[in-house]
Amino acid sequence: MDQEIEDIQTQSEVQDEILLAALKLFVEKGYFNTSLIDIKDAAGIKTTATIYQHFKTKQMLAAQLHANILDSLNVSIDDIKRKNEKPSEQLRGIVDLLFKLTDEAPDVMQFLLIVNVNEFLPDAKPRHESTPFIKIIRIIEAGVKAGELRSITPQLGYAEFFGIIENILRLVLTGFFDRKADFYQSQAWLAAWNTIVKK
Amino acid sequence: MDQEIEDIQTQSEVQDEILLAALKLFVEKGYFNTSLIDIKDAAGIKTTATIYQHFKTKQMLAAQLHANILDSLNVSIDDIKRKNEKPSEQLRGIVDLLFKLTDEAPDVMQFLLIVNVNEFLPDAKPRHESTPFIKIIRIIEAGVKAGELRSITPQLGYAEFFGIIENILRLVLTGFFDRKADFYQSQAWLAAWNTIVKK
DNA sequence: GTCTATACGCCGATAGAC
DNA sequence: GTCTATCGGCGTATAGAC
Repeated sequence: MDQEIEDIQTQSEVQDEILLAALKLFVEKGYFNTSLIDIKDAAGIKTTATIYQHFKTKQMLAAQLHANILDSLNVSIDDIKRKNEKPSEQLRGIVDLLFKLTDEAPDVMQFLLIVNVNEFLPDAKPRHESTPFIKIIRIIEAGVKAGELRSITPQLGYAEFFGIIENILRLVLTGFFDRKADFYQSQAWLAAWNTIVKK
Repeated sequence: MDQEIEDIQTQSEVQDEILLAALKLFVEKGYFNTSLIDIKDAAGIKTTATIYQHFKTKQMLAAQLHANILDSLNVSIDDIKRKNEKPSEQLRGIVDLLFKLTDEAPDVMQFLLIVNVNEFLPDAKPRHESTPFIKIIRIIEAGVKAGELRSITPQLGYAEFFGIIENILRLVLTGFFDRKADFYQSQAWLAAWNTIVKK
């Protein structure tokens, strides 16, 4: 926790501006269509050299951004797990979070659901080996053991449940659905929940 | 139809080799990590200049590849529609096709499900405005009208049904699932079908 | 029509003045 | 520590020889 506070403190305002600008541009135009000049302009700093005072390379910048987003998601999931005992409630909490993020921080969700991270961060773990992902699989596993969910492999349970959730959010983010994510949440939950609930 | 035959005839062997090599590399490393040198090597031709005899630019090459894949999918869907009358049977046929493609032409499916086409083809229609996509929505719409499917908007039906199907295929393609797509097909169909069937 | 050689621009990265 | 100026390299694209 001390470490966490320190990380936050050592991240200067400028650094945050750069990361925020990069996030916006990466989801908008893609990593390779975004030059350091673009990031410099969007971040409101004067030269690209400033970026190099905070990040060793463009790739390291992206890696930092990626890590921040996964960490933040990870913290939120831990929080949800702490506040809810039953796996069904934990899943509900995660779905709530994802829908809220889609409306309130669409760039973050687009980075998570649409951007192909391994294309510019070849050393990044594949999505399904990331900590948040593994935690979700564990929750489903616990739900099966506790008898709340029907007897399937947690992997398949994930595929079915989050297949629906993530696809709906993706369609909101890409503008196929014209309402806010919030509008679809209850229907999405119902459909997703029905694929895994023990009846 | 005459036009179609002519298109096929005017596509030389070399051109096909180039397109095939490009497809492989684009899904493997991404469009921007693939140079014309890479394509030249993979296609077994001698110089990059040869590529320019067949395509005006690298981007046009990618556009042609994209169009070919969508066209081919489109033809297959028309075929399925012709051979099956009921919307449920048509959906079944499309699911069969997608699972078969995942095992037999994973590059094509990866291009369809994972590659972010608009990043290098900014003028390409968004996924949900493409012909195959629209046809699928229409099938679901027809299923609702015919009373086979429960009363939902075709858009939401698509999101739920193909959310499951596509997510499972994506997880097969990325190696999260260790078996061939075929292994998961019946469970996938069942789960997806249950989200939209009228009970 | 085929290939060599090269032009040209863009971008990531850095050296070095202040 | 802040910015200017620039380097080096890569990759697309083309000119022109054969």
